[in-house]
Amino acid sequence: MAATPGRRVTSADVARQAGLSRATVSYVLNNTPHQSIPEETRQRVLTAAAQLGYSPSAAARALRSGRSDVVLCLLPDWPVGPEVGALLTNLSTALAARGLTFVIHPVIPGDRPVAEIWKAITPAAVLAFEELSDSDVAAMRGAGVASVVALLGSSRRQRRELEVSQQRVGRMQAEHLAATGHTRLGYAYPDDARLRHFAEPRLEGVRTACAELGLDAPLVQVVPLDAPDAAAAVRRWRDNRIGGVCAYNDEVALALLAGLREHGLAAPADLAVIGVDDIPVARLADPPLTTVTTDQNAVAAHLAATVVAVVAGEPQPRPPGSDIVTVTRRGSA
Amino acid sequence: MAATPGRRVTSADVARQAGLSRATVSYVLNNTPHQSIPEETRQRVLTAAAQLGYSPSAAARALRSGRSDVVLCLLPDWPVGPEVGALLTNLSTALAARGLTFVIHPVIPGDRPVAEIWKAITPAAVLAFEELSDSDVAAMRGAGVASVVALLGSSRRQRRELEVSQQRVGRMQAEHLAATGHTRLGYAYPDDARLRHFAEPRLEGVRTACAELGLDAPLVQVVPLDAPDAAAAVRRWRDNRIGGVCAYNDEVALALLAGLREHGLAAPADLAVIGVDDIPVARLADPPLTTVTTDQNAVAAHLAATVVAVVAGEPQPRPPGSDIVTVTRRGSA
DNA sequence: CTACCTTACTGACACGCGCAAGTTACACGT
DNA sequence: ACGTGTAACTTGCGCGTGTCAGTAAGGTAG
Repeated sequence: MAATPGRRVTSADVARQAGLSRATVSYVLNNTPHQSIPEETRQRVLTAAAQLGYSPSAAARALRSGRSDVVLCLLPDWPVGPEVGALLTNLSTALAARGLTFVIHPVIPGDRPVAEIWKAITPAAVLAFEELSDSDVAAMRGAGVASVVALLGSSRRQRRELEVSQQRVGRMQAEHLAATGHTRLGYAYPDDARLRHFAEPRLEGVRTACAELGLDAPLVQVVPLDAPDAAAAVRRWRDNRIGGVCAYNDEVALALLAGLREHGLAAPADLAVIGVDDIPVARLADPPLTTVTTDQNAVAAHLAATVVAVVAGEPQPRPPGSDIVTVTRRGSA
Repeated sequence: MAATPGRRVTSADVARQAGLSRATVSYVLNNTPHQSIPEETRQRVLTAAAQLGYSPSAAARALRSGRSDVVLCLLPDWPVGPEVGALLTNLSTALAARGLTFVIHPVIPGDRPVAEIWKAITPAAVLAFEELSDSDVAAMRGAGVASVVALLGSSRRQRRELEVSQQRVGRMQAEHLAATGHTRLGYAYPDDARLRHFAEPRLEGVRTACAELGLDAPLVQVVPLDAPDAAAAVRRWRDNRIGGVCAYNDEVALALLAGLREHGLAAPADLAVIGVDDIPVARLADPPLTTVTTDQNAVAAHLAATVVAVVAGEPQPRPPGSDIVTVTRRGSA
């Protein structure tokens, strides 16, 4: 390790040290094909680089090649649970295996516009959870960002990769409750407005499942994460002779269990409850929570494949099958 | 918006459109001081840039200036809860207010080395949760990364910004249990090895608090997130006449409540339980969970100030006071 | 009329890199 | 002896910026 005098170590330094030209150094370090380099020279370059602690400048490389190998993920300020965390982790490994660097940036509504962000990164692709405005998309195209993938959203313009699997989640919930003998269903909608993008497709899934099974449409109620409020919702459902409720997620489901408890009632006898996500505390509840899980690994793999295809300009792969969503049956439904 | 023929819009295009030189365009767009530019010319540049949808190349800018305005956060594959999520979100806004772009990269042990990551980004600073190896730090210095901030870790070499506030958390737990009349305490250590970096300082805080209060050292047990296992732990504590337990976090605390339930017992009468984090479901538990909360906003502000100071080469600010950690008293302790 | 300052610009360089094209030196075939 | 081919290199360009060092025009002082 050389004593660095403040200056950055460049490939020119390595070349000088090895007594070669900069081009040769570049060829060796990048394993450029169709170049014949004797083993001795190669070693000379490698040791020189190691000695000086050389590492190429990402900026220069990006400038020269016109595109970086960074994939930028714009993450809204959702109360992110371990499932989204797992998805992002899996996505990172999946993209890393394909030579792409995955990077996340939180997007906060009041903050500076998203434009500022990708300008400072110049990513190869952008993965947006929320939908982007048309002007943003146009600007990104102009700035050389290869492409954009939206995951959820209301418009029909952008392809929404996660939408169908979210619908599938709602569908599984309804089907499980129907299979256990319930004919009148409720839906517990989250209180947090930021979760709308997830909640809508899930509710949509429940609705279509009910329609297909010949059941009445679900009775939807907003359920805050608070025992008394949840108790009020429980009362109304029971007044309407609702036997089973699909909760937006496990937290809402746990609120319902607390609401039942306030009335001195319990799932599943008085009201069957099914959640989503299988968070760690789900199995610790009283009764243990029945819930729907998604194989985040499979989702991540598909998302990674989509990004890679989009960057390479190839057609996008088919979405994963419906078998990635499964019911974990415990005590509450 | 001009119809872009694939090519990137550069400042040269803007200059041509405005009938000026590239230098003048640069001066206008960067508000370079000590340059006299008449208002009319300035407007000419601005409208041309807007018309063409010009946005400067981050890569070129970084190459020229030698440093980017990106702060890279290396996030280990911890099961990240909403608290860490909130911390990251707050950090992002705090840094954005200071002109820095905050970006997160998940670090997975088996994956490629961290070196690959910052090479692809060239950040101005790196914020590492886990400790970095000395060779990594040296390499980063050499590559022009201004500096490094470690948050947690075992060595004494790097400053650990979060360490003290984590100790403070454990301290508050112990003090609350002592204040409610418990003299023999237990500590519920998490099962997940990845949480060690958080668990150690918290336990350390409990230990020192016990010592200062003249109590016996806490009886430490690993508690998996599973009712039967938790029940076994509960039994052992009660056999040792332990009256109150500090849980690593709310999830572990909820496991203890489930363990008590298996014995037909309940908090706080049979065993007082106090958690950490105040996750949403904490208030929904039976009994509602008493827990310790940290003001993530204040922590984020301090971290942001530290990063800014480090990038600017100024002395680091003082850590926040101990008042950022508070007890939320509910039913369980 | 000359000397000098200010205004409003422009020309040119360097940042570090990848890669196309060019240059030796030497072996081989005829 | 002469072209041809290949191994092992090197020279040089341009990616898009920010900025230093000019420079021509116009005004003002002496």
